[in-house]
Amino acid sequence: MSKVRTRRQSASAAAPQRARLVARRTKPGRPPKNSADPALRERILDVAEAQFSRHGYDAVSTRAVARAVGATPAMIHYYFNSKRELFDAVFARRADVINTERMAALDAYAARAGANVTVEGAIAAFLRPALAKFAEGEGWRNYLTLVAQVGNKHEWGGEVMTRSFDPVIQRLIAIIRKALPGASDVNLYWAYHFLSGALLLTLSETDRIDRLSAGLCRSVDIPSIEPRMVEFAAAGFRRVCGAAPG
Amino acid sequence: MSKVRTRRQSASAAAPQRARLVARRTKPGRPPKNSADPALRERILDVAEAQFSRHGYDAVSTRAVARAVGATPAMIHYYFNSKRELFDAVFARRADVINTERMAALDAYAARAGANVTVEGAIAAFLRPALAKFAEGEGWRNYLTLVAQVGNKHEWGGEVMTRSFDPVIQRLIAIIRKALPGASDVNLYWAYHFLSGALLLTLSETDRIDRLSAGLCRSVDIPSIEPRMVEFAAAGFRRVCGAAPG
DNA sequence: TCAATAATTAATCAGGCGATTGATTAATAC
DNA sequence: GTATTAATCAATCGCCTGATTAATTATTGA
Repeated sequence: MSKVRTRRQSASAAAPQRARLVARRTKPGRPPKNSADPALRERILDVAEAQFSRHGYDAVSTRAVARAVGATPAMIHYYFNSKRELFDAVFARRADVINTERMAALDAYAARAGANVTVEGAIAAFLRPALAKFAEGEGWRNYLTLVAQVGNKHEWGGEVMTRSFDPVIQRLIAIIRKALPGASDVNLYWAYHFLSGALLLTLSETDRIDRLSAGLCRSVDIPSIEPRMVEFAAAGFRRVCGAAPG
Repeated sequence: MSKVRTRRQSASAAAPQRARLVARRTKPGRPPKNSADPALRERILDVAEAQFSRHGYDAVSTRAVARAVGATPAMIHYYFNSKRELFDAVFARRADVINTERMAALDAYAARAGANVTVEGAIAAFLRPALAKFAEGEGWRNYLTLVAQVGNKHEWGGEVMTRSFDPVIQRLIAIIRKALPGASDVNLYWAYHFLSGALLLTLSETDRIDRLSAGLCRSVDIPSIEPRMVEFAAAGFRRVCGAAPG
């Protein structure tokens, strides 16, 4: 990691302007090895992930991330080069993990079920890794909330999602296609689209359903959600794709 | 509309700084009546709606809105008081229209169907106004995209949605409850949540499905979407709410 | 030992932001 | 005809933003 760049130096330099309000931790220079704080890079990713997921990309400033992590803005420029690259790093960090897991779950299901694949089984295999991670802890919950937010965003949201998740989705559809012979691709894609919307809204953690149901349903209650989402989507797939109901 | 506020005046005033790059339209002062541009207020709402829906609240500056509309930032302060109030005005402008229409459609359906209400009928009545408006033209499309974006947003997104749309949703659920006697509220609310996610993603106009399906499905193709979404959701409701399939 | 390199801070740059004021001009009300 | 009110612009305030540099310090490797 080295930076070379040449440019002018202002040379004005008047007014040293000290008077620091909140105690900065160290003096300039590389910190001694036992001054704690290993893996600052990772901590930056953690708080960026949390802030992006809570407030959205545009509402988060790199300075706010730096402040929350107890570092200077320059450290973010040092490890990542720009705000956008910081975001991409956040997004990429967990993408491989979950993609690998999902693909493995789908493959395992397809192998296990053989010719007896069902829509329910395929959808469950597709959803379980994501929902399990969501339930697992704060880091993954923040990440998936972020994914959900990006999924509904214009600009570069679409590309990012496509690049990251399309292969797994195509695998899911291929398996469902075997369970619903005769289903047209158009119908399969639309049905997946609806499932995707249901999943994204569920992961997005607005307290929408909590309010709507006056507390009867809780948006973080994965054990309640998973079987219902599987059944809802499977029934929808069957109907839209023209299979006999039941 | 009057403004009273007292504060200091800087009195520095040096450097008049002219040299305007893009020709400003008029001199200061109220424009003469036939100088075109009636209803500037409405035009501000239009471009704010378009920009908010395309880039999201945080990525849009009031200055950018002013620029696009050919006015000064002060005009936005004049008609609306702050960025947030501008947003609220955008959101509120069409909310009543669509809410009234949706509620009327649900009432009409309930009256028409009497004791023979079906899940399909209720969902169709709920969806049709929104999807029809979406297909109708750019203004409504922008608005509904904005709604979808807000629906997946944290911060104040949840409240805004709740305040605007809960009554209609409760009416929908009440009708479906009649079509599915014995369904528990928990199941009804979760099923609605999934339907809501499918709708929001569809309205959000990311070109997600277009890419995924390699152009086979088009996200703006309402005539294709409507019957499929109705069937998908109705089948899901039946299944989750424990009715016999079919 | 000493040069290279890694990790940090302070300071700054140029520009954008939301908001507000005061002056200015036309329309309207009395 | 004059006072009030409506609608506009130019100018600015104070603050925040992303990005970058130079200096500084510790570690590492030859």
